[in-house]
Amino acid sequence: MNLDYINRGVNDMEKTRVRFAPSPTGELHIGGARTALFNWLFARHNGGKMILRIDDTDRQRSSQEYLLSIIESMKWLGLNWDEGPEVGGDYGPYIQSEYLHKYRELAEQLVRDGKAYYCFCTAEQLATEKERQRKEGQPPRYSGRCRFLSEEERERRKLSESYVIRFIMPKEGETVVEDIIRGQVTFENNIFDDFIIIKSDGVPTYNFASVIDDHNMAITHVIRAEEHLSNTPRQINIAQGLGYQVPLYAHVPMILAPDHSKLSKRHGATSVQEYRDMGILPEALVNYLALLGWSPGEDKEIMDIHEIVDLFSLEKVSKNPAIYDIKKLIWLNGHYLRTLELNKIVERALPFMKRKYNLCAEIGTEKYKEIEKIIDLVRDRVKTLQEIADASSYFIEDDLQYDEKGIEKHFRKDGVGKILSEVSLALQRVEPFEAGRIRDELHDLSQKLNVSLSRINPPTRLALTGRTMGPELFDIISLLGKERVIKRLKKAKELFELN
RNA sequence: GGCCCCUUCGUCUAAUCGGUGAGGACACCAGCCUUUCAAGCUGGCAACAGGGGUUCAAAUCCCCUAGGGGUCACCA
Repeated sequence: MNLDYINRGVNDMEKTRVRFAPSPTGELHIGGARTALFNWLFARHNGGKMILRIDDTDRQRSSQEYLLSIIESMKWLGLNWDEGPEVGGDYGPYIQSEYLHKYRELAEQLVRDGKAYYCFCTAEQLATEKERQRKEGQPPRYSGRCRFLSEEERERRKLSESYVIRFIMPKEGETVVEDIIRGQVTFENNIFDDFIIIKSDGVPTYNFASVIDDHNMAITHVIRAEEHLSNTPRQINIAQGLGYQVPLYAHVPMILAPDHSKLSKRHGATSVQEYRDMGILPEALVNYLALLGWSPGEDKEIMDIHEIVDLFSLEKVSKNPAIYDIKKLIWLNGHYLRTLELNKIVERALPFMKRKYNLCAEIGTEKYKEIEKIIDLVRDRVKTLQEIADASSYFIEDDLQYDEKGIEKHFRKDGVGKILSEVSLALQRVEPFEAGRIRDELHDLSQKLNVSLSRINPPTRLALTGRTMGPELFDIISLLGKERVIKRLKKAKELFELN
């Protein structure tokens, strides 16, 4: 039998190698993304390797679409991998389903070594057995019935019946998990039953495939969610049964929904894609995720990815589950929206602008420059890329939606029409049409008319944008351009019969 | 139910070997700034789950209780 893949990579055993091993049965969700991030941070901090492996042994639920979507999310977050799909590597295959016979051979080796056995029990038999145990107040565990079948019976039934392969767990002693975050966690072996390592369709279960691949890929640290802690003793016993060195573990706390339950669809956006689509920046999401269950130990919250890599350590990961609070993410997003380089924001906001305003795919230099100015103006007061697009409407479209309350407040006053006419007249004169000069002109106008700016600006803003709030009015006027400004002032007067 | 993990403001968290007015951030509230709204700045509200020990001294160490989560699948 060809088993040389077992021994590959021994030479770099001392090097840090971690893996993120998603199952392509859904999009990359927040919890998975954080696990991926912690793996990535650990690898980068230690100058080790980050491996992406696809655990697709659930043949029914796995799909190519999800695989692609997960890969896209990882890239979007900036979590690159040194080995895995698309980039290859010397420890492949990185997609479990591509090498199923490997697991089978190993399982059969365990059977020959007397460490595993064929089990012919049907689903019905197991169900009734469990039911009985439940009634008797016993923990539901497989009885081990098929373990001692005679070789003759076993071989005979293999021909006609479907079967699984079960691993023989020790029934005495204890198994200790060495966990970097939690210390030593001890399990009594008598609580385990002989669990399935090869399903009846010949595909390995997670507990089996994962151990083999971790070993073959020379993984040094298994960093994953806490839900896997209880399964770790099984995996350790498999590893020992196969003669593998057991890796170090780090079980990171779960991320919970605000109601303390497991994060699910009904709690709103849970996948990385959804956050991207609502206009969250990867910088913000990465920063936020890093803070969920980890802190650098000083009063530092806003960190770019390089700082986080620098400061990250598993020892500082907290033990308790974190509740996901979108408000803080939104706040961080707002921060990055107004502090990141403008061109970066424009690049990210452009798809949202295009979608909202049906702009053509190719945008000319001039148009680009204009959009850049718009974004620079509105980005200070919004929190997502989508809101950038929403806040830009009156620069892009001439049809305005006038705010109802604003109309009551600013238009239904005597003399508004006259003020707007004066504003129009005053602005005609301004040349060049830039914010500073516009401000001076309107200040002069307020002197001349002997009314405060708070009588002039609000109706002007409403007439030009349809809104009562937004960026600095003088910037808006300048960017809108003289022609459009005068047109809109006129239109508002006519539309609302202002005088 | 068995087993495992966890428990500091509403939320994320900090607090070197036990000695702190228990710190920061989000959210919330108020003030300042201001042509609006944000942003920014200043201030405020707000926590050691409960009970026993150990100790001169406990958020920190030990035990118990309670609560939350995970796991016990031919899902990962």
